[in-house]
Amino acid sequence: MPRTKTTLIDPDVQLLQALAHPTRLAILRELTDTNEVCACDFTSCCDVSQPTVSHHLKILKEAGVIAAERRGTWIYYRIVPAAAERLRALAGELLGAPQVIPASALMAARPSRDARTPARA
Amino acid sequence: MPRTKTTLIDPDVQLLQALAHPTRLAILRELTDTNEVCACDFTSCCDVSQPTVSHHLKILKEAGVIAAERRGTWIYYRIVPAAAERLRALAGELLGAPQVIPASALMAARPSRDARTPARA
DNA sequence: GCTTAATATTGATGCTTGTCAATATAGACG
DNA sequence: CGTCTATATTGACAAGCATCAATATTAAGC
Repeated sequence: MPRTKTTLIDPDVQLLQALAHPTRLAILRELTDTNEVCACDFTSCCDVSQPTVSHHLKILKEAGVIAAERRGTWIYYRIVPAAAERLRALAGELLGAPQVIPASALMAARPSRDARTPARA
Repeated sequence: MPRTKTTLIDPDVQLLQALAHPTRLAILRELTDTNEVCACDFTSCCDVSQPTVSHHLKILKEAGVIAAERRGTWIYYRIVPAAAERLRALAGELLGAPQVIPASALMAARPSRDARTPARA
């Protein structure tokens, strides 16, 4: 499967992908510090050109991580608080599995799933 | 900057990138449900070939998200609990910015950063 | 040691992404 | 309305990534 456009459909993947880039992480860290940042300021902090900053801001905005507000000539960006909750929820859902291991899983010493399909001939 | 290999150096980015893929997310969800899964089981759940599963498992392992344990012929994977903490910490650090907005930032109606460098001629 | 089964690695290929230069759009202000 | 400044969009290109087929490795069991 050539991995169509599923990526853009799953909002969890979209959120994670939006965060999974050094420049965008730098943008977010800048926003964390300053709470509100004019778009023109990211060019200096991130060492990329203006169109690139604009591109990354768009990705973050489309993923619901940041929000934009125009004030005069400038556009200010800030972090959307709900994004933090989504990330925390993901951490809980995915990685916060209960630490109790059912004994059956340990004793089996064999895949406990089904009739052990040969996986692939 | 051609985005050298910074990606692989920043562990935060590495963690996020490891999670930011539909197949790998599916693998993790499977692990969340079953707690421990034999590698051969992912082929059926994720609709990709065996080498691809192996590849994704490697990425997750290198990012510290999962751990492998060999038991006889099979290799079992489980989630590393610390990964959840790292993700939660990231959520707090990045997106859990204090909600109080300093009045100065609102009144300025101009970037409050420095002498408003022209950003780029 | 040979065979069999599970997992990993290699190599090749197409898709996606990040980047910038050039250009377009939008608002401010005279 | 025309000019100036900030931001967005387009287009092109390079680099990275996901995928699979083929092959290698590793362990089990005879």
